[in-house]
Amino acid sequence: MTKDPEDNDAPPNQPERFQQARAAQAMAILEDYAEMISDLIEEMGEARITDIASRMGVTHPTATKAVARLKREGLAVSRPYRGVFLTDEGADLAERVRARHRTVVDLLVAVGVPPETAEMDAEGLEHHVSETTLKAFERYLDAAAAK
Amino acid sequence: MTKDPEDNDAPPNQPERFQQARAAQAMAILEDYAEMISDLIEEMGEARITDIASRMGVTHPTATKAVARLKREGLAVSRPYRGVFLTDEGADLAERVRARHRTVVDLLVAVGVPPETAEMDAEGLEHHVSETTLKAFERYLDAAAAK
DNA sequence: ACAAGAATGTAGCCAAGGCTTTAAAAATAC
DNA sequence: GTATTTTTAAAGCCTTGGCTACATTCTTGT
Ligand SMILES: [Mn+2]
Ligand SMILES: [Mn+2]
Ligand SMILES: [Mn+2]
Ligand SMILES: [Mn+2]
Repeated sequence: MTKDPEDNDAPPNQPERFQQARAAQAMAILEDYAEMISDLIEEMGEARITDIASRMGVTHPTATKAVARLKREGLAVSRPYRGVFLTDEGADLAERVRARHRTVVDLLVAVGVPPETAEMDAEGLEHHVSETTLKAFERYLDAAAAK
Repeated sequence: MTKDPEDNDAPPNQPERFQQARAAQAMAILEDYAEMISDLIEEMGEARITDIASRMGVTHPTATKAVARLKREGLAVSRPYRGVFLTDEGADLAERVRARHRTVVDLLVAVGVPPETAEMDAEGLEHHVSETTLKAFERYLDAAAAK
């Protein structure tokens, strides 16, 4: 069943696929923290390091580092011992991420995934859903709604 | 619109969701390399470091490190200057990963995502699809096939 | 007002996964 | 059979994202 070593069935864009997946992953933490900070400000009026850390399931120094990266990238601002706030750009990102998260969960449920599981999986999946795919999901959900 | 700081709308299992996403991500590279090594052996009779690297879109020292980790985890074996081979466990993983990858692509396409985009996104998405979700995808595809 | 507790900051460790550079070995061409 | 090219190996650097341990600063209760 082994083929001739000469031929090569690999899709020519395979490296790009992996590179794309790695790029998406590099954004994932930024996205989750931005969304979380936005959630906390909405729910509790401010986003404190302790709360961010506890909801993300990490220790507080890890949360501090992530916030430092958000600040470095111009997505958040904060001063020592005060809460964390999002810049306009950060708030914008958070909003897009939140909407995408919802769409992903909705699509999973629409396709038969149990809601609990949908929420679980969406947390990782969302970061790899491209604009094109997101649009397709929305069309599918619209069509299903207008059933 | 700001709520009372007392209350807390966060789902109680939110930390677990993020931890689960991180755990899935930690497996992602192992999974992709196992699948790739399996592909190369099928297509070309052997999996050489150079070919692994070029298909993964990384430099060869990076591929060497990844293979070292696969070996450390008992998924692959290799000797200097010979190709890389999968253990039974590694081959098993590769087969599951390959099947899951196909299912994810198929579901995306079934839901209206263009095939090219489906292939792109699946490379990242697949690693976050749980068993439960995968089963749901299969049921959906079966139902659609028997439309 | 101040002591105790909670929150935050800081330093430093680790593993993973990228990279470049240099060296050795193998394969190929002549 | 030797020289050149290709492949592999090895060393070492960097960033990210986890962690623990310790120090500092707020906040709160009395
Ligand atoms: Mn997420
Ligand atoms: Mn999310
Ligand atoms: Mn993949
Ligand atoms: Mn794959």
